[in-house]
Amino acid sequence: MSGAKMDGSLNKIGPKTNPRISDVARVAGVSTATVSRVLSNPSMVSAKTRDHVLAAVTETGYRINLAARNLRRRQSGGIVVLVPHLSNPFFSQILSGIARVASEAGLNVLVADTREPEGADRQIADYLFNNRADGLIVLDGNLPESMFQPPHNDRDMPPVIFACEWVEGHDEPAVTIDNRHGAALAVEHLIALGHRRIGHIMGPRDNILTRQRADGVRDALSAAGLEADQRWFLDGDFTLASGIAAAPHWLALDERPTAVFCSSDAMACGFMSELNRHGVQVPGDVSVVGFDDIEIAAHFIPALTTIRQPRGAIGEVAAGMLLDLMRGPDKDGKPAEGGSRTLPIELIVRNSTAAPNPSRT
Amino acid sequence: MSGAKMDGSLNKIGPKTNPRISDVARVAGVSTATVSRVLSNPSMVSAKTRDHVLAAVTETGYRINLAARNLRRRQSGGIVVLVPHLSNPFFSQILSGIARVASEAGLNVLVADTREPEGADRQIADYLFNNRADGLIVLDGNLPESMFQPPHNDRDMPPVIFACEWVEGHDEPAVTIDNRHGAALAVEHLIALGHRRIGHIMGPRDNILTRQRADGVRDALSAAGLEADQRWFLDGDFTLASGIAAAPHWLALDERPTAVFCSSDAMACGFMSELNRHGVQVPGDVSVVGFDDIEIAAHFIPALTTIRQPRGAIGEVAAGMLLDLMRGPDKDGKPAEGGSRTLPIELIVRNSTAAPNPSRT
DNA sequence: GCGCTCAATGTAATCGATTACAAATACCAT
DNA sequence: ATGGTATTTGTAATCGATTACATTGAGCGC
Repeated sequence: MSGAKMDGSLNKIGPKTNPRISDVARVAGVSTATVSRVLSNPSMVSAKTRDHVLAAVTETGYRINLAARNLRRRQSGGIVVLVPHLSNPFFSQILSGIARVASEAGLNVLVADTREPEGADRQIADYLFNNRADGLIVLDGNLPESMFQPPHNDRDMPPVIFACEWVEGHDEPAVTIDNRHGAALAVEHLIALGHRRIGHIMGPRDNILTRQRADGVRDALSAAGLEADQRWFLDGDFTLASGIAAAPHWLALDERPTAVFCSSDAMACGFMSELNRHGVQVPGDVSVVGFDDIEIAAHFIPALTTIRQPRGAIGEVAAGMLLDLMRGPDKDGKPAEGGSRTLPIELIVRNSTAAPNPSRT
Repeated sequence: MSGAKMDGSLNKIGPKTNPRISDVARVAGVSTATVSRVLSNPSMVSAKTRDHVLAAVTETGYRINLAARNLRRRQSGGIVVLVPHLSNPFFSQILSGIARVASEAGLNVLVADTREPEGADRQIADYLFNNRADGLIVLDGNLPESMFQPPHNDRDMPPVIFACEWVEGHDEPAVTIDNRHGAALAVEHLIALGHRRIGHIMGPRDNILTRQRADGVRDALSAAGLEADQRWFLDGDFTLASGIAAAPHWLALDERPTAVFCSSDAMACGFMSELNRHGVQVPGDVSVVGFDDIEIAAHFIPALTTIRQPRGAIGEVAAGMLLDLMRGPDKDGKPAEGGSRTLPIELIVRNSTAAPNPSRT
């Protein structure tokens, strides 16, 4: 009687605690070391034992405890992605690309919005130096330089990859596109249509992409012997709202450009939307080109001519490079590729561009 | 001389290992237990020692090792969010709301796309039962029932909150809006404008939101004594592409509705975009109402009349409820609020709706 | 059969924090 | 002074996997 009771309470009704590696080891008749090796370095174990262990794993329903592994391996098991404005649809595809390769490697992906008002800086430093991340992908080129110096003297920092944007003066590897060339492509398209007065809605003043794309605009204009009138370069910040804000400035110009190249699709949409409210037709009265090729671009009214960035690929490549860096210098001493990569872009012609209306030229 | 050298090599150039809790303890002249208490339960420690410890923390630049804490506390320090289609801009604001309250609580947020082709099911189960998450927010109501039963008998599962959508037959708490009422609001608006033939582009057939919103449409129609012609209920799946696909079906109808209520803004945009390609004017030839109020809605051409969902709030409330659940039954035995919550919605009237054109009615 | 190498496995220390329990101290009422 | 309670702090076990090192045994050349 008391024996049965003891038996029951000890073996069957035990507090349903998850199986540990030692449970698997017991079932398989091996040591915990062997189980661990089967799970993370199978080639070290003979095929026969491996099968036993695997069988024991499924029998017990064992799932590894990541906190324990991470503690022992002195890692965090995650990477963080620093995004300016999480709600910007431009980033979603990049994130999805990152997530694809990271999850393949068993890594968690943490996303932090660098423009959140709530003490963003402190929080990001937290991610950086709080053992939360084994690696970092930065999509925001306007972070303070200081953020990449550890606050306490010689603490080590996880590897960093920049993507899309980057902080100048840093030699961290980056995954980018040729922004200057992309902008030139857009403007060349407008020139080919016959436009002679071409405006440009720019990104934020202090942004690296803004400068590069504006340079591309000037390249194309001067190659065609056209003037780059400074009054036709309007301010923006990549957001839809700033495209709206640019419209009245364009409307107020003495001699309006017959075409406008916007440094982001969001601005192009905002710009066209506001022009429409004022009765200005695209492309009848003005042609508009965007940059990015976000999903809505193809379905805006009119469908937006734009420069396509391979956003999924950017994310995948960035994550892949980060993984290389995290694995550290290869066994052969090969320093794990320090280089940056530039991915190809493409001009997508849709309905927002046309030859200039002769009556208004 | 040699003393100076020893000093230097021993103290300064030591292998730059991060400080541990014991280093802080030594500097502060207390035990590790006390340091730990200052960090996670300050009220247990006298003010004087607390100050000493805090000073030692900043002096050493100590940062807690989360893997160690998580291991000891038997938690993972994160929550996962299950999203259908990460790239859908509808979700970004919800995620941002979730992230806001989660990061306040020091929790990582992991996002998984349930519609990724790559063995999504296995991966999600991994998140669920692999000690990766202390809690779960599900934004996808079409997950297989089985996903919420642990595969191995009595393993315990983290608490779950549904948001927006939910799986029927489950009694997990949910954060939702009144979809039926929202749809009714939209249709009532159209009726008030004078429309008598009103169509509806629906979400996926097996989706709970689809059914509720379709019911709302019928409510409003029958309250006005109007017919709910089944041929005017067109299929869709919430995506922009499906809105495009619905357009030819609407065009092919014998007696076209003069107004269409779309069950998502994305579909409304796609629908309008495709109508535009066919020379159909909105709202001149047909009025369109959306649902969600995503960012582009206000700036589409024409600006879209829609039902606004408080997306940030949905995320925040869901995360808050999840935190309550994770903290478990309160000390007083109060079972941590099992209830669901319904957040308010709002009709936003813009330019995509107008009175029906008399010449076509 | 001897000694050697190599492969497969086991033993036990370790990662760094948390917390049950114990010990010390202070304060108070009797 | 004595015992009792409340507060503060310390000691040491513990969370669950990984891995350096030790051990065993098989295979092989002579």
